[in-house]
Amino acid sequence: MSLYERIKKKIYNNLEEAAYRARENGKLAYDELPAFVLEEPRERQLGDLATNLAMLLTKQCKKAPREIAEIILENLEITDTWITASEIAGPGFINFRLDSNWLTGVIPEVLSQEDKYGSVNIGQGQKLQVEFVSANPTGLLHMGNARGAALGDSLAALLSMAGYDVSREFYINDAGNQIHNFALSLEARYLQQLGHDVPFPEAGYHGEDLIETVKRIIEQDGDKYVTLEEDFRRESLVRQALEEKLHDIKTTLEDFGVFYDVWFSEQTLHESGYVRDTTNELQDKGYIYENEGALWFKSTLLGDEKDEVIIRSNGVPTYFAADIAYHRNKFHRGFRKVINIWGADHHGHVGRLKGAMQALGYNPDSLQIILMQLVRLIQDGEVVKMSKRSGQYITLRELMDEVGKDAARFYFILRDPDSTVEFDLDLAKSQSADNPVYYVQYAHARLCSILRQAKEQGYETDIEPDRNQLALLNSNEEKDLLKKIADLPGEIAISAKMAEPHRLARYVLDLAALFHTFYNSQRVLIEDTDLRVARLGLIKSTKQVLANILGILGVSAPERM
RNA sequence: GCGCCUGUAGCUCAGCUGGAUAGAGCAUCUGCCUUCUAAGCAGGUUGUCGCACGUUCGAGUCGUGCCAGGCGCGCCA
Repeated sequence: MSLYERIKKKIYNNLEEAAYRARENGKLAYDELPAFVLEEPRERQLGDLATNLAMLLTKQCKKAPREIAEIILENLEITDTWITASEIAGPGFINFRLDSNWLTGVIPEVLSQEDKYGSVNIGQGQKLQVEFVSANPTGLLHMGNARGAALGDSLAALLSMAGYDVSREFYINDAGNQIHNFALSLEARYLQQLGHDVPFPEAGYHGEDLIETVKRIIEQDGDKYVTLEEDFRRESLVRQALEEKLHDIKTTLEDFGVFYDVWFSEQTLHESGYVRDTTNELQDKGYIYENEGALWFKSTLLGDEKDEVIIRSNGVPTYFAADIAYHRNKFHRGFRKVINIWGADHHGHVGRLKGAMQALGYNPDSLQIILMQLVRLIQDGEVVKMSKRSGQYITLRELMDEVGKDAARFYFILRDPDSTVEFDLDLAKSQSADNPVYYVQYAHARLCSILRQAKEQGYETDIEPDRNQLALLNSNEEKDLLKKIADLPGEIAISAKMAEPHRLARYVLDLAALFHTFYNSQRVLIEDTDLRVARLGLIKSTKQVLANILGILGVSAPERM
């Protein structure tokens, strides 16, 4: 637990005790102590910490909030809390002022924990999986995938910082109908390239990249598939195309800073009989019935609106069947918690899949599905319908080429997954210099520059400031910076708990702003040795925290800009 | 028609289990570089938090009903 959390917890506990004591001595009458908060007030002038405890007790105690606050203060023990003053303010807040050195202890913590600073252990080493992107290997990665990649990767990093044993996984949809369509599309392109006049399938994939793919196949193997039997021809083309597409997806994601632990093939679930086994288990448990030659899953038994076909009347399992098997497999592999990042267009599927997990005996809450609203592409002021089938989309590769990895990742991670993002590539290009990511990176580069200059000027930068030196950090700018730094473990905890990495993007922006303010008001490289040592400690801590968070967000922390 | 998401400053968006005077960036206006990076800082301007009721000490936050936009409601994935 960090220093900041320890102090807060101590005061929190003392407040609880004060309330209990007041009940014992008859000053307050209530049944249950409400869940109150102890947090920093909005305005610095109000104090260092504030609680709403008194206001929450009004109903039960039938007293005015300020009167209750009075009673609590009378019963509050303040030794070892750093509290130097308390006052009742506004509608009934209790504000505390703390000894001005209460925060400086965070500096030695950051300097000793280095890249571990900010870690919390709410995960307790539990195995957790984040599955994200899982784009169909029938085309290139687009903007929606970019958002999913930025979100999923940062979430995974955040959760490992919060003490989970995290695995990143990509589910390869290399089976089913779409692969059949993919095969037909490839076949048509292949034959067309070789001069045959064949129609392009209605439901085919129109992307230009497919033509490139068959061109490469022709370069290598010529026209040898033309005379092959249809099935063999399609299979050969698909096998090569899939390999190429997957390789492309993998390297594109790696360039985007995303590395997976596991690439999981849907096909293997069919081949191993796992899909069939899973279906049988559902059948044994009474969740399957037959209608019009197909097998249906009784989702309605588990609160869903309609039942769902799991095995078609032609005997072929649906995507849903494979998905159930896949998620059953995840739990078999020992993951205690499984998080999926899906596009909002799949939300109808959430209830059914959770229902299926429940039917199989798993806790449906162990499967968390984060729905991310779609990215809408704007061109010439118009919304463009993006789809792999139409071939109309901006690729992740183009995005990186145009605006850069850091700006692109920050752009997405700054936003709540629930918000619909409009993306205008031309606008993004023209505004890429205004991207807030540079504001943060600039802060990091500035910090590095100070440390460089310190060395050039012959100052020792590795000495750790002692308690007396740290006590010199008492300006508002320094204290604000210290508070923000001290806040990090709590910020990690709540972001992880809520699975919302975008909070950290906000945090790091705030931290950069506080540093820039400090930078413009006070100098680090000064004659006064004690103050200089203390400030060097402060800026080394700031730099460490910036780097830690940027690392989670997958954004680089440059030494110079 | 039903379900889910969204509606906050001119634009893009934050706002934790309800809390004090609703915030940030961009844009715009005014100052600040002979001192550690001006990709910066300080300050000004900008709001019926979609609308209306309700719940309570207190609502951007919770409830209900409307309005607007997005997505979904296949033996597609």
